[in-house]
Amino acid sequence: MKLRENYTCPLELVHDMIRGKWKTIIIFQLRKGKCSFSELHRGIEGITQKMLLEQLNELKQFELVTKKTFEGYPLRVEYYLTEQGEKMLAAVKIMQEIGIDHMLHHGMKDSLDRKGIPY
Amino acid sequence: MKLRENYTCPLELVHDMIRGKWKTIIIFQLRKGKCSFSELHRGIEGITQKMLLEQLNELKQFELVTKKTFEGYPLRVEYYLTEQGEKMLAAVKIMQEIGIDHMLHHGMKDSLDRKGIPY
DNA sequence: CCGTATCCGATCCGATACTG
DNA sequence: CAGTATCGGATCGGATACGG
Repeated sequence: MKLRENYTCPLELVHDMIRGKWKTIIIFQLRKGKCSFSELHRGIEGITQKMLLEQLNELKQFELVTKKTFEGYPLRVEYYLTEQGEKMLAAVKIMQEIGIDHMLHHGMKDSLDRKGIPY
Repeated sequence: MKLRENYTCPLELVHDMIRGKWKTIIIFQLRKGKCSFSELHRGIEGITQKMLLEQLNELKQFELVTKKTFEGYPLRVEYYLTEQGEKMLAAVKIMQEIGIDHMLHHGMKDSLDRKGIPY
């Protein structure tokens, strides 16, 4: 993702902030606070290391996520939401509800149960 | 966009619902109620007919938007948000705010002024 | 544990021209 | 006014392998 310095439409900017398959999922995963890289990797089913890192870096560019790096071995980092990230989380939570509603009304209840997602 | 019938993650489903550059903008444009195709086309700067129609059809597939067609000439249609669409609008409004905040803090205030977007 | 690099098919989306 | 069809460059995202 190329970072632009000019946008004429707020929603076009936000589209760039959260574009791609994984960004909202990552934001949602960070809802309970800081996570290490591998916690995120384990927590998000199906994501590859490459995609996770790439998307985290883009989220950092747009200041939705920050990273704290700790010295020493083994290497350790913490990713967490910024203030704007928390605001985005509010939108993401609504999306999560919409997704659950849609699944409930279209015969995907089992998928929710299998993953233990409450509704 | 290929409509899938199985999702394991609600946010992946919602990502498909609103993916692409234009969908959130279209939803926001419908916030005040029904619009004809050409009203939308005029209201959304830079969108082509092809993209507008394509994105509207995808929004219909996911039941965020419905269409009412009127008989006679000239042809007339009305697009408007469904109940789920209104819920998505709540998320989109938060995104709009986030976008405005970001623009204000990154030297894009003029763009907002030029388009008459309040903040 | 954390991050990087490359390859490649699939998809996005703008331009353009055309139909009812 | 509303909708359709096609083409082609840009981007997305998965697989895979490598480096600090």
